[in-house]
Amino acid sequence: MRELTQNQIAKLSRVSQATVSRVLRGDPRVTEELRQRVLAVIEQHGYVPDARAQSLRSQRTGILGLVVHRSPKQLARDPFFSALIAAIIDFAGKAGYHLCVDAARAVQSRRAIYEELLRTRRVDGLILVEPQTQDERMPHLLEEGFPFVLIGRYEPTDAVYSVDNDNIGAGRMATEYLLRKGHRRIAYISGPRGLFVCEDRHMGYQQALREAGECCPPELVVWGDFTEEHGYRAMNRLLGLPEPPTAVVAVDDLVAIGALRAAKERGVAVPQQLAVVGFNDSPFCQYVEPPLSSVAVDIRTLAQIATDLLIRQLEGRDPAQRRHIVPCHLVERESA
Amino acid sequence: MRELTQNQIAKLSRVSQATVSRVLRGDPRVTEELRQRVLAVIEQHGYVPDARAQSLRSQRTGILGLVVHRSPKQLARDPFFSALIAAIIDFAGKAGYHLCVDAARAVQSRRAIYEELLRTRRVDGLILVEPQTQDERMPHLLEEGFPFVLIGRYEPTDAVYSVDNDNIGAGRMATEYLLRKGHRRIAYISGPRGLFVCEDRHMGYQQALREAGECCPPELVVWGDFTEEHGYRAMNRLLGLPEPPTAVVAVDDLVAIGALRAAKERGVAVPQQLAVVGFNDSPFCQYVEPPLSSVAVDIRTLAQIATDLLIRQLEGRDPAQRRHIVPCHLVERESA
DNA sequence: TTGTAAGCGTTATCAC
DNA sequence: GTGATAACGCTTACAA
Repeated sequence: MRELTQNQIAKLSRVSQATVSRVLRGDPRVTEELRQRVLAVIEQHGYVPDARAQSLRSQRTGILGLVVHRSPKQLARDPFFSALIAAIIDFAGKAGYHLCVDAARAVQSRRAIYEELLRTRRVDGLILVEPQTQDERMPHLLEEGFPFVLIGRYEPTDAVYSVDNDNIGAGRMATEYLLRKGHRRIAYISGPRGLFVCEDRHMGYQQALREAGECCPPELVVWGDFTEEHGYRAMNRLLGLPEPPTAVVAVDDLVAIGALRAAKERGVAVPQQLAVVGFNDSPFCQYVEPPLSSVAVDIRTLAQIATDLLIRQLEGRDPAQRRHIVPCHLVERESA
Repeated sequence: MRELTQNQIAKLSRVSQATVSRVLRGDPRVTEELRQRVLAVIEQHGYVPDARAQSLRSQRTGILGLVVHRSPKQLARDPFFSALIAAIIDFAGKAGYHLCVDAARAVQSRRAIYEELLRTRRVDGLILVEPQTQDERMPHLLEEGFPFVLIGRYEPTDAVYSVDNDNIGAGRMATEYLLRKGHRRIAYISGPRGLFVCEDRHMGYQQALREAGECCPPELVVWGDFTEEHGYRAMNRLLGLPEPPTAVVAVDDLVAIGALRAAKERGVAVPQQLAVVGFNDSPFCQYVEPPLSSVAVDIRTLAQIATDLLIRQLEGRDPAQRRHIVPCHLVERESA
């Protein structure tokens, strides 16, 4: 393993180490002759500057951090996160940044990971996802003045840089669609309580029902997590009700898939006896049977804006607008 | 944003900065009294050491690198990579390492990214995936003595630390299964030529056919990429043949899904008129219609061994065995 | 046992 | 224009 430093290049080029640095940084003051001499040696030896030293000196690592709160197993099967990670890598890379991804399983390790990444200066800034209504990270990060951006929502809305789907509107959109199809008893299978995305979609769902003059019977709302298993269990419970729903809004496509499985198992025909709508328009939606209608969220744009907001902060080009909304749209397939 | 250094802690504790460092590193020589004094100040101010400075000093960043060769769009939809990334994050995290993920779209940027990550010392080591039969990275990395581990295969096999499925065996397994089901005209829809994983599965496919006394008509093998679209086109081409296959081995589940779509569109019944087997046992296999039979590869174990092999190299605990094989197994569902 | 000081490989500010 | 030189924050001989 070679150990090449500016110092060595300097000696080989018979210039000072400072000059090597200048050449590398494109300082216009070095004469063409020296520049060529240095560049030749650099080229010949394949010298590349040490990012660690640059980081220490410049106080910047060129790395963005992303922390997701899913168990490794859930993360492995969740198309939302793979799409998100892929898109962030892409946009960060185009802006010259790398991405460091960590997963925090347990709630108690969450805080630790933020400490680990930000306070240690391992990353220049953080992209946070899945904010909770009572999120202990936010006040902390805000108080310390750490650069971060939120994919999601936090209150007060303008306190943080954030980009989000209009989840209230999305919940409404799915519900109104089912109402238009003539459904009256519509269930909502949610993820965890206290997560903005779930609460917001729930709110949209309620709004749509109320405006249509329907009531929202509490037994038609089931809280859980983002797994297929939860969708399956929740659907089974709902179908076991004395008066089961004729339609269901699932907070996530995986959850919707679980609901489809429960319906299939019980011989409930979809969409004839039960209409199902999911969220995210995951790639598999078109392959399942029946193809799953879903509210598409624009993950790439979410990632793009998040990355841009963060990098602008880091580079002192503070964005004019703190809060950004990316529209959703419904993709109609055969499940509803 | 606070700017706390060991120096400040030292002053506040009325000790030398070296002592602060010793306390943090758990040096047994510091007296209990001083240790307590320093720890109190550290605690009170929430000091955390700067990873950049530590990296420079220790010559280690505590970051592993993973570079995948997929376009962002492909990466976003490929369950193999999300599972792989999730598992690596998990195992690396448990060993105290972070993971930096990059994507190299174009072939010409591949080399650049390795340079960028390794030569700049941004990461301590690299996990490589999808080795090519003529892989320009390998000789380069070997020559420079960079720490890396390969998920896949390279020749000579013992030249590099690597972990792999037995892909030749897996290709055989899928083909023999179809032969046992009575199929004689079996096609192979592959990914790119020159990728070990595709070539190896192809070899297994050929071996199985030959041993069964069948010939391998070249028109039944279609090379392409890892997309659903490729599977769709290839299947259409195969079904348009004067003598179409009655079964197909697809190099990847996504490709298999594309094949299913083509069959469905043409009114070819699966599995009655066409049997389909994929690879990876992706989560969606059980949800598609008909549920897709697939050769399951153990992604978590792949990730675990790869991470372990790499970290052992980094920490000087060189593993006894360079080459590791993880077995596959066939998951029978209804598509074949 | 504790402090002083020399780096780690850069960048940037000085003089010359 | 170029070369010393002082940081950046940390670890670790070496001194005391």
